[in-house]
Amino acid sequence: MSTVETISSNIKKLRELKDLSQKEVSAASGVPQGQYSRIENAKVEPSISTLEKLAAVFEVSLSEFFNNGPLDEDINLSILEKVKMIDTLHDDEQSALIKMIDLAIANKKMKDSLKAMIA
Amino acid sequence: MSTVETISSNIKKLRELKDLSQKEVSAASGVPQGQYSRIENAKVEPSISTLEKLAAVFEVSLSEFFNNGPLDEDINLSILEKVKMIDTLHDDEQSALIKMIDLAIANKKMKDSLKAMIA
DNA sequence: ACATATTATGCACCTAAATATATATTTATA
DNA sequence: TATAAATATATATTTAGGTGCATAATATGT
Repeated sequence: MSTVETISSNIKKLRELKDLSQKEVSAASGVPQGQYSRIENAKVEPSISTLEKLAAVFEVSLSEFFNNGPLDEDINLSILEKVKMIDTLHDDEQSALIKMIDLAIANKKMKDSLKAMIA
Repeated sequence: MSTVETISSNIKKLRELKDLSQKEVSAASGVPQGQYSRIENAKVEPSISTLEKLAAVFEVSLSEFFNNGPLDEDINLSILEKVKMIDTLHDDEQSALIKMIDLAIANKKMKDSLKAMIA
């Protein structure tokens, strides 16, 4: 599922959820009905500003349009997200992880300085 | 903070997190350096396809670019610095650590969902 | 079946992003 | 400070979304 398809799918779902016609969405958002139809059918790659208008009508945040599934998988978590998740862990689990990270880092630093001394 | 400003801010943070130059991001993504600079400075409203190329380089989902809430700013900075250091580790140490992190996260999610089922 | 509402599509025009290229400007470093 | 690296800006051209308008094509209801 491409990104434009994901967007179109989410937008269509939101419109049906609110039980609105394309014409109504058009009137409320300012996006012409024809253009809105093209967006729902993934015929175009909508601009950010257009998506903003629609997000306002559907009362959701922009990022809602890009989510494909109900919940994301851990495999694709970014480093930032991982850090956020680590923050939610209990103290004992968290400190255990941090100790391991510190250990690995300290280990690398030692190796690096050894290399530097040799060179 | 406008949407383009949010995007530019997030993208800049991600690039610095990965310690990449604009030229490197450009080479890896195919987005010309000049255009990338305009995006980081919110001089343009980037297209979805451009954002996709950058998301691939930064290894994040598209929606990461739109998040501007307190969630992203509440990141524990010390942990963030540590996780950034993971990137400098050798592959074997790195993957071992990441596996442990993912495991801890998965473990917590399981606990949380169990709690939710009980309640 | 008919009339109507809804949605999809076609077309001309406008605008802005994307690109290629070059260059200016700022920042880092020997 | 001089030099190089990194970042910002300039111009011209290409490409594609947005708009307005009209009109098919397709539901929906009486």
